[in-house]
Amino acid sequence: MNRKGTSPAGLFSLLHTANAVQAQVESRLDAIGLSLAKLAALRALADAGESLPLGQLAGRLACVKSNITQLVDRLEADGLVARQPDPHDRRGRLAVLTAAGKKACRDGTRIQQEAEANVFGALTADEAAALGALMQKLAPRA
Amino acid sequence: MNRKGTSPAGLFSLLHTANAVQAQVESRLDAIGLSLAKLAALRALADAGESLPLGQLAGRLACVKSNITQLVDRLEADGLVARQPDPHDRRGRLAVLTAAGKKACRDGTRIQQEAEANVFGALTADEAAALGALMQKLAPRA
DNA sequence: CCCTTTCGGTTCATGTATGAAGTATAGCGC
DNA sequence: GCGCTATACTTCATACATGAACCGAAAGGG
Repeated sequence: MNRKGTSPAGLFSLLHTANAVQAQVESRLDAIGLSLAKLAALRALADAGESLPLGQLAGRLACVKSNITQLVDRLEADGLVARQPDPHDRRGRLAVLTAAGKKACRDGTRIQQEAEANVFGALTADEAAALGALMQKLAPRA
Repeated sequence: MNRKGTSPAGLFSLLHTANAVQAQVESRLDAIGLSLAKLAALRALADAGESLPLGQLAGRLACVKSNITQLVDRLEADGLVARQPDPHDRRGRLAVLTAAGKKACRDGTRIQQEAEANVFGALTADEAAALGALMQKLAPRA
């Protein structure tokens, strides 16, 4: 009867593990001054061909627009992206990757993949597949 | 060839699912003005017999002390806990559950368990067990 | 064409988390 | 008992996330 609080496969187990894994990866990204949030934004831009209106960036990162305003502020301060006027819509602003931003994206992606391989390397291929399936099942439309 | 970015059982899958599940539970707790952070603190106090020095609370919640200072500030503003001087150490302050805090803890715990059952109800018992095992394996000493 | 609505971004208030620095007290060695 | 170090908490700066309120610009109806 060793059940003191945290249930076996419960909420806290999931959240704790996610936090621990995230912290692991972030600590490595820290070496090049990136966070996962920043890297995700850089990757979204790179995947979209170097630039996106801020609202679409918010869409891709699945977060609210005010978050993007701040995140891009920080990325701009880091010199990794720049805001440019949107030629097709005078309301809009484009976030554009700078040269440094492209490099940071490449480096950060490499580091992230290494860290990820490291963490998930504890799992067999079957286990990794099972994990993916479980995540799918828990989060409607992930 | 539908692999556009997110790898099958990767980091983002885990983090996204954890976030989604957390948001699900938090949205229900919101009905009684609690967050998971606040509930976790209340539960830690309840489990410890109604009161704890702030530092120990930080230990139990696995976070830094400055976070507890602020969290207890908010709980105090909500009237759920009170700070009391520690009779054994003039440096210390005890966080003590108020009557309202005890009630909020009971209600919040019930809501959290319902929400949790709801979310994890999508899994069979075997799947839940497998999830627990995977989380264990990913997070050293969770 | 103007008016209203809608859309894109920013700003502000707030919650949660971290880490560095500061203050007060405790406790130890001598 | 003095002084040094370690501990308990707070404060401040920062990062990341949300939602509400706001403004300038686009777009549609009359």
